[in-house]
Amino acid sequence: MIPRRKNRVPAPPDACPLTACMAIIGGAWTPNIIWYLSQAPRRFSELKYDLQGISAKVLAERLKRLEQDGIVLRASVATSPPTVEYRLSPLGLELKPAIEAIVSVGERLKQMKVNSGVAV
Amino acid sequence: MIPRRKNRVPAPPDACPLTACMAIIGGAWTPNIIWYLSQAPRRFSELKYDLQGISAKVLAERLKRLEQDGIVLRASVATSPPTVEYRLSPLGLELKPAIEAIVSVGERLKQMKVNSGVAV
DNA sequence: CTGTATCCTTGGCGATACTG
DNA sequence: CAGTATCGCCAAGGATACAG
Repeated sequence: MIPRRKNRVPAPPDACPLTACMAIIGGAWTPNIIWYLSQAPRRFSELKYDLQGISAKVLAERLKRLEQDGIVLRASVATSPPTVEYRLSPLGLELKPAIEAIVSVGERLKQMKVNSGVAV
Repeated sequence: MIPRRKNRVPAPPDACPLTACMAIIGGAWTPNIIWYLSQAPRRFSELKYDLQGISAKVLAERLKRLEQDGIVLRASVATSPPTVEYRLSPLGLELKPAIEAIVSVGERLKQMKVNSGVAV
C-alpha cells in the first residue's frame, strides 16, 4: 500500500521560518508539555496529571516525537517500579524564550479581556 | 447573542496561560498571517499570495476571527475597486515578540539540522 | 508505572462555485 | 477585488483495552 503523504500542513514556502518551529510546538498539547518540562523534569504520569485531559496515547506520541526532534531527553530508571523522567534537552531549552513570550502575551490577553469586561 | 467560541483546543485548564495565546496563534496558517501583517499592512489578495496555498475560505475565516479577537484591524476603502487593508492592532503588535521568538528558534533549529547533516 | 493498539469523532482545511 | 457557501477529506485527538 502506498504510504499516504502527510502533507496536511500546506507548507507555506520556507520564506517564513515560523513553519519550522510551529511544526514542533504546533500541536494542541505540545506547547504545554514543553512549558511544564521547562519548569522542572517530570515523569510520564506527572505530566499526564498536569495536562489534565490529555490521553495517554497523545502524551506518548508527543513525547516520542519531541524526543526524536531532540527537544526532550528521556531517562528511564529501571528500578523496581520503573520510572521515566523527561526533561528538556539543551535544544529544547532554546524554546523557552519563545514559550515564555507566548505565555506573557497570553497573560496580557487575559488582562485585556478582563479590563474590557469580556467574560472569561 | 453570545458569539459561539469554537473550542478547537481541548482546553487544558487555564492553569497554563499558554492556552489563551495558543488559541489565537494555534491554527496552521494563523502565525504566518500574523507574521506577514507584522511586517507591513496587507490586502486580502496580497496575503493570499504571500501565504501560497491557503484557500480564500480559510484566510477569510482566520482574518475574521483575528479581527474579532482584536488582533487585526480591517480597513475597507470603498473606492471603485474596493480594497481592504489588514494590519495588526496594538494588541496584535503585542504578539510580535512571541512570533519573533518563535521565528528565531525556528532559525536555530534549521541551523542545527544543517549542522547535524540532516536533510532539510 | 509506562506505555501501545484499535476504533471513533471532531473540525481544520482545500477545492470549487458563486456573490457584491 | 474581497469575500461567502457547500462539500468532502483526513490527521489530531479521545476512549478504551491491553502489554511490559
